[in-house]
Amino acid sequence: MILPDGGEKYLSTTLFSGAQDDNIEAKQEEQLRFYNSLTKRKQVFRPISPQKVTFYACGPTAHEHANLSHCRRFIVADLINRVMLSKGFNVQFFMNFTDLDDNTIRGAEKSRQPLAEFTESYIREFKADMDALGVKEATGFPRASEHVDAMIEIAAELIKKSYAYEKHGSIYFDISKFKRYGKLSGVDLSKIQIGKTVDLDDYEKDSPVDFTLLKRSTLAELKEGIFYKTEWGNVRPGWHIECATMSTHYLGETIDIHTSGRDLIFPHHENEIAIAEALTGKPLANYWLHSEQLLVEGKKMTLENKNLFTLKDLLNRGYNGREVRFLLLATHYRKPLHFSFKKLDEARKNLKRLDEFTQKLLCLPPGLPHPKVAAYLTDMEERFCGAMANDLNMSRAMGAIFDFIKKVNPILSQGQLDLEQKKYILETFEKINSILNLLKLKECPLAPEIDRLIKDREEARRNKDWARADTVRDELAQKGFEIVDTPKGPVWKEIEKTEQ
RNA sequence: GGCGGCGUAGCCAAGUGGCUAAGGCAGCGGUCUGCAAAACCGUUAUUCACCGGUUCAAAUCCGGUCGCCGCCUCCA
Repeated sequence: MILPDGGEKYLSTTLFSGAQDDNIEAKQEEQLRFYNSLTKRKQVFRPISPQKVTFYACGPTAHEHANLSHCRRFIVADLINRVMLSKGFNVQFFMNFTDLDDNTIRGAEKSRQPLAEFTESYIREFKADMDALGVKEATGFPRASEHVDAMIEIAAELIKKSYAYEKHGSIYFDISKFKRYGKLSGVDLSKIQIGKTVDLDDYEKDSPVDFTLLKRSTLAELKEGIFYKTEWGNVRPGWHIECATMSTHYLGETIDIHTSGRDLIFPHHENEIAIAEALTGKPLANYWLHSEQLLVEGKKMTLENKNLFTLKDLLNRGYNGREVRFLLLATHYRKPLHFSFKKLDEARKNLKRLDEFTQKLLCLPPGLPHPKVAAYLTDMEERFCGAMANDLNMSRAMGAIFDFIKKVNPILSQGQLDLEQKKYILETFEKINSILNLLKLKECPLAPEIDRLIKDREEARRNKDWARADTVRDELAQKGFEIVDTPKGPVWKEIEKTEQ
């Protein structure tokens, strides 16, 4: 396909322009900007190395099915990943599985399964859920249980540097030694209400604000073989050291982007920072991106509030992953998202409008060119890319698409697009969809009987049954469809009705 | 008590100093249709929780008030 202007116009938008060339620095407002929770402002994104981005997301704990709060986090991580990829970065994206902690151990105990078997089934289910949501696979999915040696080494190192201490067979991080504590969350340890959400009697820490690195294995855990031999006795790791260990193990001492939900800022991320930075003296991550909470009727979605929905619940109710993806993506990631079924129904209607458009476009027989359509397309692409680059402003980006659809719908109904224009639009939509993964852009869906006839003919051709193939072709012609064979397979077009 | 967020049309949701306050859903009107449905088009906020201030200019900045929500050391 030859583009009349070489196609630059359609390929030059910054979002799709590939890794930046330092000589051709894009204008400030066109650069990728993220709101960094660490600095509490929007910043131009500059990775440590120009071509590569290291990206870590706190993964799920393998003891329950993914609920919508989890789904939002992972869809936002997917969005970040896809935007980076569309920018041409080589993205090293790791997401952990927490398969060794209080919850998984308790869960396995309850279901009377060996821990590994128990977590394996949830990990499998989680991957199926992510698949349903159209989430791209990460570069790697490290499991906590497979990195315990490294965690023990880190704990030992922290003790050596006197950031940690042993007490009754458990290892605790001494927060008083880490002066920068609280820089991410803004908590002032002298003013918080200690013991508000945790039963301090379970611990033997020197100070209630200290947190566990390695926990002495209980009798039950010992019986189950859930323990690791160390110089301090039999232990198993705590949650915070797991993430800190895995992220730095795969991505280096300082990673470009660390993402997760806002509710994990304190204490989890704060503690991860304390561990990693006490160890290396370097920042754990340069950019921290946090997605806001998902609420149901104004309340956090929890079991206790009896308002918890898993993805599977919604799928069982007849919604599909694509509809849930739309819903979770359509609200800006830093705004609280109020979930409701009404909203899910609206997501379905929105998608229907998009599908209606792309289907019409795909099935449109080429006609005369329309003078304005290229301008509409460029405008949409610029608005979409600009919105994405500006801290992933999805609402704005969606607005650009719907605007375009509104403008082009009348043109489509008049058949005023030529082959080139149709192709440009589809190419742009393909690029946009590499980020959204919401559009249906496969070939024109045909009536099932026509589709079946085309397949019949292909079958006959494969068997060199030319007589049968020709009969089917005639049959298709009678129904108004002409078949043109190409190296890539048959292409159909509607036979124009002769003038009366 | 400490830290943080939110409040824009009937609903959802962009916009964060100056062009007509995006877009979607619902509603209403229309095109199409034998009638309908679907689809498509048009229309829907003199005003941005409230009060006061700064400014030539505020939904946007500042101060205060009200309402809602989240986190406060292993629920993730």
